[in-house]
Amino acid sequence: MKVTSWNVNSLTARLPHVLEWLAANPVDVLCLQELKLTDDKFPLQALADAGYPHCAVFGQKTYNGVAIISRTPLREVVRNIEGFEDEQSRVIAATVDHPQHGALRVINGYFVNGQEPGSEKFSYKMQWLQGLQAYVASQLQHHPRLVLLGDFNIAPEDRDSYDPVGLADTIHHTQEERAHFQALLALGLVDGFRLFEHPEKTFSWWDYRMLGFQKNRGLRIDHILVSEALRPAVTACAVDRTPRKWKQPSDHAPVTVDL
DNA sequence: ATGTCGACGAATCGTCGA
Repeated sequence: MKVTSWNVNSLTARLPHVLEWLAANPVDVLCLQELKLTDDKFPLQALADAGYPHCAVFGQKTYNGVAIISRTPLREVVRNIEGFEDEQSRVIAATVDHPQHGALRVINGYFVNGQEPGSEKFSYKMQWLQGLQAYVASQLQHHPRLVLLGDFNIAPEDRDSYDPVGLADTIHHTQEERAHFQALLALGLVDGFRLFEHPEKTFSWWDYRMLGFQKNRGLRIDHILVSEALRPAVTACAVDRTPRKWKQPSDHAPVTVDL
């Protein structure tokens, strides 16, 4: 069973890429972030035609917005973080029923960017992460087979950044953010990507500016964390750089786990 | 500081967020 996370930076702009990618990579579940559209604009028909008739959507105009797109039915959909009031559409959870693999709880998040340490947005990021942590802890109690995935906006370690020295203590790289990432792991999750060998400097995001992708000036900020119960079932987890090379790409590449 | 995008409003560019 394959589950993918992809920040598409506007589904309106990226729908052709999503459809092309799905045609070449017929994963079971695709989790999207940064839809930048309202629910009424979500392309349900195009995705159904592509073989994904089951969608849980939590949209927002201009900013944020997340969705879970599935070949098989979704149930128990929860929008945003239980117990954390938030005006922004950043989290959607659902249980995926799969005929061979059984039920899987999926929590898809577009984590707060945080802009700059010390800013108001950064303190919102910290509060949001605290709320998420409590929520995931609770979800794990009810759903031992769980994945937490999405655009975390955190580079967990120095090796997840193209310039860990020059960017030390800047956004995505701070100790506070990294401590929150570790706290999520401490709930009983493991970074799927690190279960396998990868080339050095494997990233999931590259700035549009300054030829970031061409120079591989990137960060690994898109993650798939899997619960301990699922860990033995994980056979692969990788970033697909291919669509980042297409014309008018998202600045993020999709990450897929096989379990 | 910032060379790129995408969305938005009220433009046909300036601003914001990433």
